Amino acid sequence: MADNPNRKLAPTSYIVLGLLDMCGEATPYDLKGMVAASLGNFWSVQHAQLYTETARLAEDGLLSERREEDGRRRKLYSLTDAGRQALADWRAESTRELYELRDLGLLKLFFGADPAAIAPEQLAAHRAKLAEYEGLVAEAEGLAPSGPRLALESGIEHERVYVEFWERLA
Amino acid sequence: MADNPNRKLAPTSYIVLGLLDMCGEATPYDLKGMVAASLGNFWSVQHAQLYTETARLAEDGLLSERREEDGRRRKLYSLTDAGRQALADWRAESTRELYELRDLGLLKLFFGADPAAIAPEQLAAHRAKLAEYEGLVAEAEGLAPSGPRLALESGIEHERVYVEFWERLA
DNA sequence: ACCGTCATGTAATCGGTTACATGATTCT
DNA sequence: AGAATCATGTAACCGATTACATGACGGT
Repeated sequence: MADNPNRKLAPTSYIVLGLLDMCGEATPYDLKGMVAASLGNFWSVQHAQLYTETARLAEDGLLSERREEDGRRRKLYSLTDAGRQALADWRAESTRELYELRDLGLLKLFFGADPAAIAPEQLAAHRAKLAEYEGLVAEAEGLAPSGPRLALESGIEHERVYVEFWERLA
Repeated sequence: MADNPNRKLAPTSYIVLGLLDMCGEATPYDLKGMVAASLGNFWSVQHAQLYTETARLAEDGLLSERREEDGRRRKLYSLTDAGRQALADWRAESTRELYELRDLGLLKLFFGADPAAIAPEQLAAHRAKLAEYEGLVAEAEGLAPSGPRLALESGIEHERVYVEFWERLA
């Protein structure tokens, strides 16, 4: 708990803070599930990182840690006030940088792969993803737009672009 | 030059191989320029990596290395036959994995940032990028579609989606 | 001749990935 | 009760980011 507010936080740090803000209290393993269910669709996080990053953030004083009673005695993390503040600051500051799109299919295409050779598989994968997203958004029908909801809508539109793109090349 | 064909190559490795395949021979610094000019738009590579990765690939026997004559005596790399083969193999094998979209604006939105607070800057940045891409594609007008050209077209469509998305939130 | 900036490179640190390892639970 | 699978965690390695450092060159 040695407050060290000097470390520069990485995106992964904010993912942990943000998820804990959503759910209140969780073990690293719970966070893994949360990532897989939502955010992992566009920003993957290795599960081992969730253990190291929670530990680091607790060290920085941004998370507090308590242990379960029962057998496993797992560590449960939640935001401290400092953590909530760090998250709020980050959310508020705007960012000019754009995105990075790490897409192996596109990379191969860039370097001269035969479109017909990779298009079918990419197409199938993107169609499946699109269908999955559309199912999710149908469930959320009518609910007020929330952050995850907006991100999902963005994901759908990008998937549509992808499907059309690979269809042309298939 | 100790052939070690066992190391598993990372995407960065193929970027180096691919760029050298395009240009024949280059120094790491030249590669930096090539990345910045094209591919860096969707897949960034830190310049220091180009030094370490070329050295590793030469060690693996996939690149050959010779030194300039003049003052700086810089190292010039080019593909060996093994390197060309590795690149060809990679290009040919299809990949089911999708992409990863590391977009800080979207991430903040996901975690509840106020859309109006981040939309203007994102919108400006994406509009600028879109205009840049459209300029590039105009230059390439009429040429046969090549890998970079296809990737560029994909980029344009994604940028359009982005612009529309942030316009709705602005 | 000096100063600033761009070109070029290396070293150290740190985050991320992979691999390993063990406790719980379910199924037969 | 044994096997298989899922839950949960740790450690070691390696790639990636940052910081530093020096050489060349153009302008005043």
